[in-house]
Amino acid sequence: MEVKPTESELEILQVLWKKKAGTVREVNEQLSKNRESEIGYTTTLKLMQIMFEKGLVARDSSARTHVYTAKVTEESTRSNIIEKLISNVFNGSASQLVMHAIRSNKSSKEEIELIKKYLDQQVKND
Amino acid sequence: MEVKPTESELEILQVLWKKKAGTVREVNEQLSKNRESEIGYTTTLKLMQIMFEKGLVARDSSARTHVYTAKVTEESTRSNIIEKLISNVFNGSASQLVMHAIRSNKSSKEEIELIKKYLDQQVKND
DNA sequence: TTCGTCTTACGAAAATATTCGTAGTAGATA
DNA sequence: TATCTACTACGAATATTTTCGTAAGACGAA
Repeated sequence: MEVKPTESELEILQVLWKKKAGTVREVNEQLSKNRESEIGYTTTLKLMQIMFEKGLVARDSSARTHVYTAKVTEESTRSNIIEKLISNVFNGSASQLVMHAIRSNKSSKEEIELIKKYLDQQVKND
Repeated sequence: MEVKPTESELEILQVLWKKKAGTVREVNEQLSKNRESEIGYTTTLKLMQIMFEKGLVARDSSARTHVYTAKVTEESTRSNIIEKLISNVFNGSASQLVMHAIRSNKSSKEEIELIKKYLDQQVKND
């Protein structure tokens, strides 16, 4: 089973997924922007080192400044989170999650149309 | 802002939502069933006391054995979790979450039809 | 009444997650 | 070369969450 990232680790993964690759410095700056208060450089460093040990990220340490990349995909991580959410909070029913998501997020007409198109495809491919 | 329950607290809330009301003993037995290993009685007790302090549950302490009820609704808790998920993990796009949920959960044709009906209603009510 | 059982309250240990200080060093620069 | 800056590694403090042991009291049964 894949390792489950903590909240902070997930934050870092977001950055890496978007940037494809990044140094500790770069990730740290992005995290600091996201939050209201700055985060220490060594804090980010430590987190990324832990993530490396866990296998959540890979790194190129050939240069002095290491370059990190996500080793788990955004896709699979999203899946894991959703699976857990459905089974823990929505009694195993995906449709409950979906309907709730649409309701609580006040999706636009365009978004709803997008989803309907997607659903049609799903039925056809059955 | 409403308090965010921890994982364990969420587990307890699930039980209370389903049972409407419950004693520590009852909740503890249910939790033990859900997990592979037993959980100590006082562990559950402590958690529920903390939840009481946080305002996540209410309790009737008129009898010796207190009876707990959830003070936050399943509905609002689900909303909070989804909101956070969408903004943190799905770049703020509900449709991405929805499509991902359908995909990763391999919903049945019936479930998909259910969702489509729901979407139609949403559009009409715009 | 006396004892055994169940309950709550409380404190604290254990586990996990987050934060940062310090030391050591490579590389750039004066 | 001497110094300054940026980087990694590491240990440890702090915060949070989960776990449980112990004490004290209520209640019922013998």
